[in-house]
Amino acid sequence: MRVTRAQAEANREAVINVASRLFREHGFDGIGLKDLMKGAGLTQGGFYKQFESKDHLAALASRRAMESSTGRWSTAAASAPDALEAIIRFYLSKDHRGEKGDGCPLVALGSDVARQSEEVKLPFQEGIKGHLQVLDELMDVTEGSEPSNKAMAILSLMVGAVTLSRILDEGLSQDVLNAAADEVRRIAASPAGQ
Amino acid sequence: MRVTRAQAEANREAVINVASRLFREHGFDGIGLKDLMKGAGLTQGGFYKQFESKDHLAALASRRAMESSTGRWSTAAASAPDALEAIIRFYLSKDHRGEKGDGCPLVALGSDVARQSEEVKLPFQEGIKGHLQVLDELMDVTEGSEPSNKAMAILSLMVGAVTLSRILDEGLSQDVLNAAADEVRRIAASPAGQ
DNA sequence: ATTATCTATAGATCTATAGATAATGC
DNA sequence: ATTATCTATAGATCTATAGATAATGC
Repeated sequence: MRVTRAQAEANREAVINVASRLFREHGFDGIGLKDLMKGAGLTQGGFYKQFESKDHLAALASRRAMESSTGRWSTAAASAPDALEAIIRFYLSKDHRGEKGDGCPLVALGSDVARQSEEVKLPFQEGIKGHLQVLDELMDVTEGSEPSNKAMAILSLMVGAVTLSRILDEGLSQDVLNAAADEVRRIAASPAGQ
Repeated sequence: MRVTRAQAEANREAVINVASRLFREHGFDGIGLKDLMKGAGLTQGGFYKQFESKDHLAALASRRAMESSTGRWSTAAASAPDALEAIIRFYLSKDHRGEKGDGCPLVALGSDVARQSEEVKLPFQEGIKGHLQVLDELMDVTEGSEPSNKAMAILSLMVGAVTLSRILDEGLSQDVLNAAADEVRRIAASPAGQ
């Protein structure tokens, strides 16, 4: 039954990865320890030898999800001549609307986070700052006080639009994503400063 | 034990009102039937004589919350010379950030809704359309195809901003609300059409 | 007689813990 | 000898149902 130290560490990582997906799909209250462990091929009993509580796993999984999301923004920004356009293209897409488990944690869990412990809130707070920083870098903001107002408005708009698009059905859902994309471009292109 | 028909109807309404508040405060999965009934001064056992399931109550409570929210937008719009400014003032405020149980259901439950039944999704879909209509009326949109892109962008931006502001702490939280308010004004003031 | 609400409970599930088991690590 | 994971279980809670109770409504 016992496995190597390396395998045990790999199992722990697997649970965090599974949790980062399943929490996004079902919400923090919508999935139990049994299914979280089963997702990594383990049983429930081993949980508390690896994690101090469900809340603590939620914090670890949230950090991983937010860091992965920030990374996706950086990668997209670096991969194309027009960085903002690259982010718009994947974030405000029908695909992203559909991929709850692998999509932006702010959309999947945004309203849940306000009800969570400080330990879970923290990785979201840091992740938001990370997303804002990516936006400010690609917009060459030299306002002095970052994050810039533009970055905060763009992130709010994008998160809100995908959230609404997941509630709405087909037609209007796509309209909201398109309207948001146009408006993000307009905000980025508007004269800098206030 | 039995009460008058009028009282029974009043009790039913009270449960829906309590649920519309408690679901927003704790999420659909974060509050049980016992506490929902207790909030109206009743016990758990009577629940299924009044409602067919927890999901059905969630749908009724969501409808009530969304209609109340749309009503608040209409009232604010009608109460001041500058309708949009009146909506911005209460929606993107510190007060609204704090009042989860009585605030906008799209912020309190937005990311939960995507995981709910069609029955619960429906009142949110209709409520979103109601909010968009209030925005279009105050902007005098004559685009032909409503909801307008402007209205969809403004609603996304406002919902996203309050959602982020509830995750962030004091300083940045207020910055996001202010940045969103400025950008909403700019969107509304920008040349009509595409 | 009907019925709104109550107490009580079934059966499932949830988080967390205890102790057994079987393999690793020294 | 240590320990990663397992089976088993405690105790709480959840949704839903059954049947009793006491008041209304005819």
